Amino acid sequence: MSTNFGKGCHLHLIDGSAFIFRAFHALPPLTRKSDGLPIGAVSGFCNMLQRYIDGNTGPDAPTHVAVIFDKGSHTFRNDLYDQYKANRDAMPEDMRPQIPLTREATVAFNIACKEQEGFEADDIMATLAHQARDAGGRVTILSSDKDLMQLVGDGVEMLDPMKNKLIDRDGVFEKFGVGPERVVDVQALAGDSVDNVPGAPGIGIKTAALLINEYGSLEELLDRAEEIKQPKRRQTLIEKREQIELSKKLVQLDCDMELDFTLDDLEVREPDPDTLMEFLTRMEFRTLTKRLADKLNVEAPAIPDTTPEGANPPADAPEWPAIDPEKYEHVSDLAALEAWVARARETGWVAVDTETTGVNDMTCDLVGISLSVQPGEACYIPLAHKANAGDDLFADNSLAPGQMPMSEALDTLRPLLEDPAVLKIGQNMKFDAKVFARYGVDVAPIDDTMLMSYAMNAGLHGHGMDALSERYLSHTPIPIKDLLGTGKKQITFDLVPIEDAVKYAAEDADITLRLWMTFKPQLHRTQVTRVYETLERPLVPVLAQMERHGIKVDRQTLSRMSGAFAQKMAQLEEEIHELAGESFNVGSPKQLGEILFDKMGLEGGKKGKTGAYATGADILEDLATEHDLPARVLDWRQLSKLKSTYTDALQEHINADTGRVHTSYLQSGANTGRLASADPNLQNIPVRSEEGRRIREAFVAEEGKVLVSLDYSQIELRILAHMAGIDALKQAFRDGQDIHAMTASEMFNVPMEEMTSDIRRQAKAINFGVIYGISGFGLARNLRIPRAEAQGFIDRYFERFPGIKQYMDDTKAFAKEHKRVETLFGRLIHTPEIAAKGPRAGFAQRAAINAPIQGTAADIIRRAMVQMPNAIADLPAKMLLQVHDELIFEVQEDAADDLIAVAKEVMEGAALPVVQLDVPLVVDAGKGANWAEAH
DNA sequence: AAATTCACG
DNA sequence: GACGTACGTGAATTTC
Repeated sequence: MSTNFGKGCHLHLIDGSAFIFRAFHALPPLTRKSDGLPIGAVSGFCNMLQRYIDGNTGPDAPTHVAVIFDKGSHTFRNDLYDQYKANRDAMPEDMRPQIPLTREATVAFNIACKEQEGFEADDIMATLAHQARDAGGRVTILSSDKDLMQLVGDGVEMLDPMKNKLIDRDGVFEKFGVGPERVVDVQALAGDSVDNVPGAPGIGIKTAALLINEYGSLEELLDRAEEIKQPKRRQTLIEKREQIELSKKLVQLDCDMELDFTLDDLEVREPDPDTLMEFLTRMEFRTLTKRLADKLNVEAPAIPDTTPEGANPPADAPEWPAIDPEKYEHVSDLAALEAWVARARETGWVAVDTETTGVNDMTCDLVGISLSVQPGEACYIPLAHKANAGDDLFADNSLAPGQMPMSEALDTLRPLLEDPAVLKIGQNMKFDAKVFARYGVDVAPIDDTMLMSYAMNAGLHGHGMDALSERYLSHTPIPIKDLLGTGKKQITFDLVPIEDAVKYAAEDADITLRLWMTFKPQLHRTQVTRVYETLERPLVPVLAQMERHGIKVDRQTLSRMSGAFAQKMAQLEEEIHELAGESFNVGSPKQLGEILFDKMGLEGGKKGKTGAYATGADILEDLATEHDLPARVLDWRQLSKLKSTYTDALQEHINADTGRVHTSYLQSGANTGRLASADPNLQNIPVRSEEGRRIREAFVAEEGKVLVSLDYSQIELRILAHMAGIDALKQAFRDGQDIHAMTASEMFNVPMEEMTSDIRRQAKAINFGVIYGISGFGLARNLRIPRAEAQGFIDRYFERFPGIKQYMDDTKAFAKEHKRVETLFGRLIHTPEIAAKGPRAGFAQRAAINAPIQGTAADIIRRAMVQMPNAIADLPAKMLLQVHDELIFEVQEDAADDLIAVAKEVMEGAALPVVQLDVPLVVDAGKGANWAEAH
């Protein structure tokens, strides 16, 4: 066989994506026995490759062969037209992890496997087909994709591997009504709904072929469009000329790509038995392993029947080198950095970590970046470490030596960090992504080890890196305190000596990569891939955007309120001291308790281990009926709270650069799937009291804009009605009834017309109690009624709605059996305490009852948030805040109603299509110049 | 650092 | 029969 491709050579090009899709859909959802990894498509793919090899042995056998894959999702066609392939359904979750494995399979069979960034597989095939034809060889494309038919002719033909049908010039003519050279013209006119190529509206393949045959070419047709007799057709071709020409560019394959390999690299090779056997046994394909072992005359390796849970590391995880901070690389010049970028591109992923001067990602400065592409191999790129560290007396602002310019480093890293084909792995990646965004780098796509841990292990343990490293890698990372110190002498990271920083920072990247390699295969095993992929991973950029937008807060309003509160507090304090007969710290529960119970001798007892009197609001409220002092203290406390936590503290959080307040959402903060908000917490801005609600007046829209608030009405009760299957409640929600009044009517046999607000209030408390895992004691305390009476309410409630009791018992039983509960969307919430004895068991049971309800509501609003940026992309609106069942937007005033319509639709339909609730979700909306008006 | 209190859903 | 209890959060303050 000649070593140079030429006459007599026969090239086979296999459309890899088509093979994978066919394999995926043709086979039942097989999973790998040892760990549940979905493997059906890989299995089908291997069988197809094997059948292909077996069927190509005769005199017409190919001399060269390659399987061509797509790489990344962004190609030059997306630059031409951003809607290209935009209507494609997302890839099925079970399929995604199998894609890289099919590439591995191709390599294992020793068949050339090619892909190229920015191009579709079709372009590579087009280029190779042209090269091969020009060299005098023959080409067979194994695909039935009509987009490839433009390549047919002059020794290039297609073979539909499904029907085993040859597609030559006649075949193309049959399909398109024109020869291969005019296929793109027809496609440009007819468009393609699958790839979202617009084409000419109203013109299909038939008409297109007719026109092209009449005028000879698309260009001729467009130039002479005036001559067309049919008025509608003529008008379309004239008006949509640009769209048609764009469509042609989209369907035209690039036959002239620069490839980093030659045809000679595609020569047919025999598979290496060891490599192939290793792959097949790792996939645990028993039949195929045996069949190929026989064929290759080797011993079939044994495949263990099952792997004991957690006993062995996965077969594909080689022994990792120990974590050794001495071995990490200090990158200080462009060449070294470029080498790391190249390595990351080669692997297709890279763990990234940033070091900064602080923990606030909106205000800190970037100090350095660490990368890791393989366990044990990591580097740190210091960028802004100061010279003279530790000698603050003479410290100046000059940079320490051994650092490349930050702009050069960022310019070098940007293409990598923004490359859709390279996965960036981080621990709490939202932080790093926000820092990078402030330096003009949009990191994507990302994976986050913190969120992987959260998806798998919520409720079992925390998800910080130190905890994860201890637990899953048995390694204690270098404590940050060792570098920064603590307390008053604490320094910032830019003052850490670079040699110390290298060890610490690179170790973080190394650990993150190892955690990712540990967690990635476990996502499938624990059945949370969908949760991670739909509720966690895509939320990261959404939250990052919201946080970066922030909300405008008016300092003057807050400042004025602070002054008023201070005055009122001073007045109350004076009165309290007078009533007490002595001066004391009103803010001290200990001193207050002594005044109330020792000095004044009021009823009330000691509490807890500390022996201090309890002086909570509920106790003071009871005392307030008899005495003025506790009443005044209650007033004082309310003002104190509002002043210190809100009107004062919020001002501190107004960002100097943006003039806005930027909260930080904790995505893995709450075990149920809820978000938490911190620094500052914007999820607990007062609303229940009139005085408190006025603080919301300080949250304002920019000039010409308004704030819009949309909130789910009774979402948790609706979810309960669905999950517990309570027909009466479901019907009431469908009818849009007042659910608390309806509950009251059912329970107390009061007709709706005779409902009183007091009865309704009691029913409302019961409804909420149910969601929290009701107890007689708790309800009694909430309603301030005798415990026996509260228990009577609950008994009657369960009698009337036996399904609720059933749901609670079922949920408790499920939690006991599995040590966890689940939301409707498959989120896991672990409840290890459920097995505890004593009072803790009660806690755990109530938490287990509440978690699926609260968690499902959290899942639904997360789904809405993930969809929202796309849905409102065309509106002058930004999503700013989430408060558990409420989303707050800032929008150009004249577009507020459009936004409300769009956002409402997204929110009300957010459970679909995964979950079809038996009750409607209803969203209420409001708008105004500030949050108080919008709510 | 823990305990207490209180703001929200 | 007695435990002690509404579910989920974050922040400010006092106390140890």
